[in-house]
This record gives sequence, C-alpha cells and structure tokens, in this order.
Amino acid sequence: MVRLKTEDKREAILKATLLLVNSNGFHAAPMSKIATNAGVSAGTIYLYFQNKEDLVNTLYRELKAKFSGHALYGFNPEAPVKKGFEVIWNNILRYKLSEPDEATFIEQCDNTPMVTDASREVGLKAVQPLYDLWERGQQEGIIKPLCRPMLYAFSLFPMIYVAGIYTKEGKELSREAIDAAFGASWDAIRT
Amino acid sequence: MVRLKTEDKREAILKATLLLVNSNGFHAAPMSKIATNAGVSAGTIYLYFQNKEDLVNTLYRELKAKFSGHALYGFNPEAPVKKGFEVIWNNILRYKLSEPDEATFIEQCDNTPMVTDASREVGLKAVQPLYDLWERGQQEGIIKPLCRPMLYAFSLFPMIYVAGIYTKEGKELSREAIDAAFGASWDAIRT
Amino acid sequence: MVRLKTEDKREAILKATLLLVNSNGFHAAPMSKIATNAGVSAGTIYLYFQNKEDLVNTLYRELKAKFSGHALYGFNPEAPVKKGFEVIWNNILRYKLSEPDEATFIEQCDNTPMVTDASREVGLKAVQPLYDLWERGQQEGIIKPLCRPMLYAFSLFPMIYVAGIYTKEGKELSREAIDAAFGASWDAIRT
Amino acid sequence: MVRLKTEDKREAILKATLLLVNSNGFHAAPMSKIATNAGVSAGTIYLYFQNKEDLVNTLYRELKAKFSGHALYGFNPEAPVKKGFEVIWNNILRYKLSEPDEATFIEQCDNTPMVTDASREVGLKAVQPLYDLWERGQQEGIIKPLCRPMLYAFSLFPMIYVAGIYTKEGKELSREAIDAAFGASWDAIRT
DNA sequence: GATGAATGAGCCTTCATTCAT
DNA sequence: TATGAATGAAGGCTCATTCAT
Repeated sequence: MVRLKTEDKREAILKATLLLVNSNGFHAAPMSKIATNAGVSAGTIYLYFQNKEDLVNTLYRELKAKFSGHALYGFNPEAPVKKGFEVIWNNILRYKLSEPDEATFIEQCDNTPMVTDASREVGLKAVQPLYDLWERGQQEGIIKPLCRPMLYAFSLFPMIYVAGIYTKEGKELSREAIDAAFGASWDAIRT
Repeated sequence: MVRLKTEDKREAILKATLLLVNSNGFHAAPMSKIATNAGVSAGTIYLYFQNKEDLVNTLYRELKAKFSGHALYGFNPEAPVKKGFEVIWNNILRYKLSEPDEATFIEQCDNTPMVTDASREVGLKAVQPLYDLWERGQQEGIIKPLCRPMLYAFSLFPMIYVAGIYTKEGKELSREAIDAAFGASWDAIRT
Repeated sequence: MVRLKTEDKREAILKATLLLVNSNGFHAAPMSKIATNAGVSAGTIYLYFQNKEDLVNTLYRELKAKFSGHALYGFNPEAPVKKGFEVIWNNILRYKLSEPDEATFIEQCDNTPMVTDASREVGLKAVQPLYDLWERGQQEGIIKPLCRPMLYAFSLFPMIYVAGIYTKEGKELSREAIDAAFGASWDAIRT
Repeated sequence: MVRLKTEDKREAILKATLLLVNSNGFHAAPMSKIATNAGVSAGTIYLYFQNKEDLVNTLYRELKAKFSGHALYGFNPEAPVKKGFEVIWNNILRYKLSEPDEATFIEQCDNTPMVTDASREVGLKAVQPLYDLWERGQQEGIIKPLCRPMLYAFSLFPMIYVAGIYTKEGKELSREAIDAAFGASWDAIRT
C-alpha cells in the first residue's frame, strides 16, 4: 500500500466510507473495514474524526455542501422564474446522474439516526436562493401558493427519486424522459 | 405482568418492533429490547418468528397489505379517471395521517437491507388497479405519457413525503392544504 | 401422529435419542428435536426421564445391558478356554455388526461427560464370566499374564474398532477377514 | 495480569482450550472461559482464530503434527521390520505417556463433529512410513496379511487405549507391563 | 398422563474505541 | 502522526427445563 499524505488519508477514509455504506448500508460499514479499504490503520481514523458518527456526519455535510454548490451553478437570481427554476432543476438532476455514489449516500443518510438533525439542516441554508425564487414566483402569481416543503416535494423530490431508480437499475434517462419530467415538475407548481 | 394469550403476544412483539424501530432506527431495536417492550421473554420471539429478519419482514408485509387494502377502499374501476385517482389519492393520504407509526415504519424499511426484495415486491401487486387506471387515463389522453415510476413519483410520492413531514412535526394538514396538494398532484400528471 | 401407549412413548423417546445422537453427535440432539422425532411433546420426555443426562444415561445402560446379554449367549463356563473365548468374541462381533446403531451410540457415549462414570461401570459387571475365563486361562498357562484392561484392549477392543470402521463405511466383513481378526486377537493374548 | 506478547497469547489460548476441553469435553469449553483461562479478552481470540471451529481444528492439527514428528523419531526405514516397528511403537507410547493432555485432546477430537474431516486426514499422511514398513513385513512373510486398519487396530490402538487408562487413573506403567504389551502387539500381527 | 408455550441463562461473535509502541 | 493489537459491551440466537391447561 502506497504511503499517503495526511490530506489524502482523510480523503481515502471518507471515500471508503461512502462506498462501503452505499454497497450495503451502514450495517456493512464497520470502522475496521473502512480502515482497510482506505489503506489506513483502524486507529488512524480517530486522528481525523472523533468517532463514527462524526465521520459519517462530516461526509454527509461535505457532500451536501458540494451538492448545493452544483445546484446553483449558473443561476441568475434576476432571470424569469421559470427559467431560473429550470436551471436549478437541471443542475440537480445532472448532479444526481453524474455522481450517483454521492447521491445514494445522501439518501441513505436521510434515513439513519446516525446523521444528526443539525447536519441535515446544514444543506438547507444553501438553497435559500431557490426559496427566494419560489417566493418571487408566488408574488408574480406564477407559482401556486404552496408551502415550501410542498413546493420541494412536488417539483424536486420526484425527480430525485426517479433519478435514483434509474441509477440503481443502471438505465439511462432519455432526453425526452427528462423533458417530460421537467414538464410534470413545472405543471405541479405553476398556477 | 399480565399473561397474554398467544395471539396477543405475537401482536405485542410486532407492535414493540414497530415502535422501537420508529423511535431510533433498526439500530435501536435489539431483540432483547423488543422482548422487554412486548412484555415477553427474549426466547419467546423465536416461537413466533424465525429470526429478526423474519420478524421485520413479516411486519413489513402485514403493514403493506393493510395499506393496500386501505388504498383501494371504495374505488370503482369504472369511474372517470380523475375521480378514481382522487379516491385512491385521498385513501392513501388518510392512511398516512391516521396511522403515522405504520407509515413511518414502512418508510424506514424501504431503506434497509434487512427487508428482502421479495418482501418489497409483495406490496406492489396490490396496486395493479391504480396502474390500470393510469393506463386508461393515458389512452383517453387525460394523463401524460410518463412511465409508471414517474407517475408515482409525481402524484403520490410527494404527498406521502409531505404527510410524513407534517406527522413528524405534529402539525395538522388543513383542508385547503390538502386540496392544494391534490391539485398539484393532478396537474403534474394530467395533460 | 398415531397415539402411542405409555410404554411405546418411552421407547420412542429412547429410539429418537439414539438416532439423533448417532447422526451428528450430542450437539445435534436437542430435547425439542428428540421430542419431535419421537412424536411426543417436549414436556412428555420429563415424565419418563428426570433430565437429559438421565435420558442419555438410561439409554446407555440399557444398551450396555442388552449388549452383555448377547455377549454371553451360548457361553459354557466349563468349555475349554479358547473355545469359550471364541464364543464370546463372535457374539460381540455379531452384535456390533447386527446392531450398528446401538454400537455407534455406545461409542459416542464413551467419550462424553454426559455419561457418568457410574453408568460406565454398569456394563462391566456383566462381563464377569469373561474375566473368570481369562483367569482360568492364565492359571492353565494358556493366556498371557496381562492385567484385565490389557487383555480387553488386545483381544476385544481392536475387533470392536474394526467393526465400527466397516459399519461406518458400509463395507462387509468377509468370513476370511473375521477369521483373520480372531487369529490376531487370540495370538495377542495366548502364550 | 501480566501482559503477554503476541505469540504467547496465541499459545495461551491454545493451551487453555486444550485443558478446558480435556477437563469436561467441548461442552465445558465456551469461548468466554477459554479467554479467561488464557488471560485474554473474549474478542482477542478472534484476532488469532476465525472462530471456535478454526481454533479447535488448528489445535488438533498442530498436535497431530507434533505427534507424527515424535512417532517417527529415530526410525530407520531399512532396519529389520520388527526393530522398526518396535521403535515406532515405543515412540508413540512414550508420547502418550509424556504428553497425556495432548493425547487426551486428540482422542476427544476424534469424536466430535467440530473437527472437520479435512483436519483428520492431515495426520494420516505422516504415518506413511509405518504403512510401508508393514507392507514390507507382509512381503517378507513376517506380518499377517491383514488390512491396514486391522494392523493398526491390533498393534497400536490397544496400547494407546491402555496408556490412556493408566494416565487417567494416575498409575504408572511398569517396564514389565510395557514389555508385555509390546509382546502382545507383536504377536497379534506377526505370522 | 400429556401438552407445548414460555422462560432466561448462556453461547458465539462483532465492532467502536483505546493505547502502548 | 500512525499503527494495530486488545478490549469488552452488546447483539442474535439456542435450548434444557417448567408449568398452566
């Protein structure tokens, strides 16, 4: 095993955690296996993370942050509402499809008590621009007067879910399917 | 501890499992604790279930079956498409709101390797009438030509997700909110 | 399951124990399985035997007694030493070959702490006539002046061992092989 | 408790297993007790052995190997048949008497399903020189034309059995008794 | 006598975490 | 920093035995 530099070790540990958890759930990711797969000693993990919970939460937060970064890429807050929504919608879909491992991990974490509520909220802040966009759309009478969770549930959540299914089964999402999905998302929330 | 009759014990074990898993995930539901909470000895569980996996899967299947029963209550296959969809949509929502524990458990199970694929597929068969309904709607040109997973993702999944959030936070879903949610669901899939 | 009479139940339990222990050792013979195989309830065993140890020891003693009965069949204490020895030797061999299950069980028991020393000694008393025969042979100068355990070890034990091997492998012992074996047995202890 | 070095721990675990199994059979040798007696934590055993079966089989194989080494010590394949046999016979007896614990353990293992057939066969290969010796003896007309298991059963098995008895009862085997036993062994198989 | 549901101690094994090196 | 042997609590499961029916 090649000797890794400090930063690389931290990354290797995070990567090993990601893959192991994805492959069979938290149940299949003991610290010892994470260490082995990361090419690192068991004790070493504790030099970089306080404990397993910290390791998982750290990974979760980093991925969420990365995800948020992608989501707003090229987004212009002043563009028309539908246009802005389309940009973010596509960004998110593209991320889910191009980084299926990370997407899977985030989903896994959304259903485990190992990830704290504090961690879960971290990602939300970054989406503020999206909230602002919806609000503007509502003021302009373009978007249905639904509460935030509902807007999310009807316009982004379904797409994320569908992307997960296709990824899991190894299928491709065709251009037509994607357009149709966007149509459904938009129809759900537009007035 | 009052002596329970056989059938009651089985039920008590299932109930204890449900609550324990809901409260903190599978991690927080060791057989010993399930036994204690069910007012039963650890060994007794194995009189009713082969092992932990069997216990969880049995519970999952029973709840899925119950859920399916509710979903189609009062559904008339020959009614107009929108009407039929509305009936099922409301049935599901009502179930999610009235049996939040069961709903939460089913969600937990959808993300654990402890539940087998075989178990997961059991529930799907019961929804055939819904699939038929969608198909009829597509033939009549009323429903968008989306694949099944997408139809599900846009019309039922969001509502289930929202109901979960409200339940978790102890809030009530107002009549208006429900109507609005149905509107969004229908708009998402109708042409 | 046909209803058995009291005596039959006792026998059925003993028989089930014998077969189960033989098939895979004591490890594979839990009381519950013995009960099932005997067509009897678990609790019933305790009507006939104090506990598992008692059950096994009782079976062991009965088999030993039966074995002893066979060993001396047709034996004439006044016949010539070699003739007498030959009768007993052949009796034992015949028993081992005709009742391989019982023979196997006895061997199993000779190596488990479940069978008490008291039980082990039970069988020995019955062989007193054999001891007397050897003693007479020694007085007559026909038999080597070895201690009893040695006489047993060289003249009967090997044959029992060999019979066990042939039985286990399902082979037949030919007449010639038997004669040869007797020759070796006799040569070992005769002067 | 003094801190042992790695190799010592492995040995301590094996030794504890040996003694515990000998004292009361496998039934009396739970992993927890083995650990305690070895001055080691329960989990530590699993650093050196995969599981209980592996532990027992490893010990069995090591003892068998050691035994085989002793058996052929000083054996000259070209010496006269009787001389060669005498050497091996005495080697084995000496081992049985000087290492009674190991001898007892091997016997215990020969009757438990915990020891795999693969393990049992390991020891047999080492005895090839003895088989060759017997064959030469038969060709020279010195040894009876018996099959291998019989030769073993009549010439070595009895002695092992007797040694076990004496050891168990704490008695000494006198020089005369040993000589007499060898005489019986040799008489049994020689022509 | 007979049943079999119920018990609970005990077994094997895993794994997060520590600490001497 | 880094290691990895060591720990020991905890988990899932089995099974001899009891007892209300």
